[in-house]
Amino acid sequence: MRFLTNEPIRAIAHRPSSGWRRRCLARKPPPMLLERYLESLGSQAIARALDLDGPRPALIRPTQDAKFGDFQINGAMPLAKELKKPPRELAQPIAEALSGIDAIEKAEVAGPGFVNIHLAPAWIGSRLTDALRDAERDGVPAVEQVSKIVVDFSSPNIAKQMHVGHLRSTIIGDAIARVLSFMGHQVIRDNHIGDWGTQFGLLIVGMREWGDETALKSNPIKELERVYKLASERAGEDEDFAGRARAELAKLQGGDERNLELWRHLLELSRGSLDALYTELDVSFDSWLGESAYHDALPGVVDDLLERGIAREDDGAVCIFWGEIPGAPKSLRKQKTPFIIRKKDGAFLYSTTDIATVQHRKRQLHADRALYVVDNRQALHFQQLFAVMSLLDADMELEHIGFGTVLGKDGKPLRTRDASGEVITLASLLQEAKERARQRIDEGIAEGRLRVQPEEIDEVSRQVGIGAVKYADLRQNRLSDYQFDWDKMISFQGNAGPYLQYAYARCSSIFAKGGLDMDAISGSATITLDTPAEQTLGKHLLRFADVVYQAGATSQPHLICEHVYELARAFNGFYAECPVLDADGPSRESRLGLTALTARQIRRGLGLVGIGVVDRM
RNA sequence: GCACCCGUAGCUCAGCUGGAUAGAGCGCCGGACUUCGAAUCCGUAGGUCGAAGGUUCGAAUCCUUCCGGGUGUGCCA
Repeated sequence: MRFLTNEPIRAIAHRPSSGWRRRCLARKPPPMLLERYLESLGSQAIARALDLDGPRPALIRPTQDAKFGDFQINGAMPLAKELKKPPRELAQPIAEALSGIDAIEKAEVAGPGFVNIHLAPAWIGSRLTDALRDAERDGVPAVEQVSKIVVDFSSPNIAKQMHVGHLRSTIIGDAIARVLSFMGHQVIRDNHIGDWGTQFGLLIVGMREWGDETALKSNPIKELERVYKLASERAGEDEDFAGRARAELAKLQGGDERNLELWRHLLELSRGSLDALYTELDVSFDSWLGESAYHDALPGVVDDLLERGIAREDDGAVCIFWGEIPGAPKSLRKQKTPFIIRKKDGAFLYSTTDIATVQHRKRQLHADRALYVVDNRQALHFQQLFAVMSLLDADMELEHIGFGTVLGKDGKPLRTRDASGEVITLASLLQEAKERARQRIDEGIAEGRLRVQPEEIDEVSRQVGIGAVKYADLRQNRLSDYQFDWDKMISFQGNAGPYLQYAYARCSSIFAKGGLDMDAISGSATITLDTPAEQTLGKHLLRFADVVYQAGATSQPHLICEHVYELARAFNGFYAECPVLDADGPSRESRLGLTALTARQIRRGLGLVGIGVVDRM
């Protein structure tokens, strides 16, 4: 498992290192993404206008303010020194070189030497019409080079309840897997469950001592946790008990049939509870290769590292000392902490299992990359793991997708078990979310504002409640710490999940009211952008593919959340200003097309981060 | 000790591959439901981007130092 046991969750807030950023940027997006296209237009224009021997970066950036147009070329200013001319003087011919391109309505020099680009509404309209026709991909190109990528996420410990802390790995990992998969990569979602560690010795002894078969059947994880708690407390104060637990673990790992049978039983029961949670969250896995799956490979891993002279024995344990390895990363060399791969009692560790896991992913699965969606606190572990794999020539791209810690409302790390004994389990969080959503819906129906049919209430409560929880987490930079707050987590107003779902329901409602079919409109409508509100909406729609690619390249689902939020805002603005059903002729058709594309993009965008939509709410 | 991370509006957070006047939500104050759904929209107020230097035509963003906070680090995962 990838969560620390019996430890409060502690605060850490990592930002990507510059190396991390560089790697993300090095991965090239395919052609025809908007910014990439403009960048190429811009750099050609620079070379042509200034009569340079080769292309220079145009440094295309979206403008901060619509009054500066849609994009700006910043590339003239860095050339000023080299060419010994004032930047505005360089910008002028660049702007002129951009005339006559159908994507660009006008390009003009501004400020100290920017070239502001205003996209042509007709060109935007035609691209949006293309996207509207593309029911399969909504205009998002598939990657040219497909990678096989393992996403290792969620990874709960079998014996314990999932609490709010586990939510992050589960939904961030799920979102990343969905995005990469949509981009066209071959994704393997792997749940590396903790099913083989020290806790099973305690559980085996504990179950035989205090186990309650009836309780185990009705709520397996709760019962396992109760027993585990008792056993782990007892082990702390009773050396004889602890010894028995270690012995039972050794027997289990040695293949003792009686212990294996109990182990399988516990596993199966836990698995049932986990499945229920994953179903609720709409998260699935391709494999559940937990720690136990790699057990047989561990001795070989250690022997191999010893033979190669990478590891050596010290005080009975087998360790890798970074200071003794010439090619090791500098920060590890300085740190002097060894990577221990076998304890002095002969047992293997998390580190050993992880090495075997990478080898399996390379040799058996032939994966190109593996992403580990795991709490930031384990950054050092992964740094060491990746360094070992590089010494072993694993030839795989390995990346730790860290995320911040869950904090309590007081800003301090949230404990899985605090003094008052209060535990926020994932199950209770989701239940509360659904109940609050339902209460809100009941109020709305009573006041005559909402149009939810009685038979739809359960499903709508679920989508709204769970969606709110997921969005609250996913909408922020995953590296930031996460402050848990019921009200914020289950917020129904402002930048929150229901806002986006509501915008979708509004789109849907227009089609329902007009007795129209969204798919039929998608196949026939031509989008033109006449009013400012339509243009604003259209420009947001145009950015979707770029956002998906950037989210995929940097493993940052919050970029998609942000985009969908901005899109919903733009749509609500359009909705307030532009009648759709009452518009005339081509304008009506175009607005229906815009509405359909907006609906699809909201649905697709939310779908990429694992959040559902409903037609009425 | 060593390594890593964080400090942006009253609160919660974006922005950090350097680019123009630092953006959202919540909260506050004020408007908009006879008009495709008010879980909505429009507007006002609110900031020496922890501090000081440096690099640069240009710094919230890069570098250095300092202040404040956090995490990891020899036999858990």
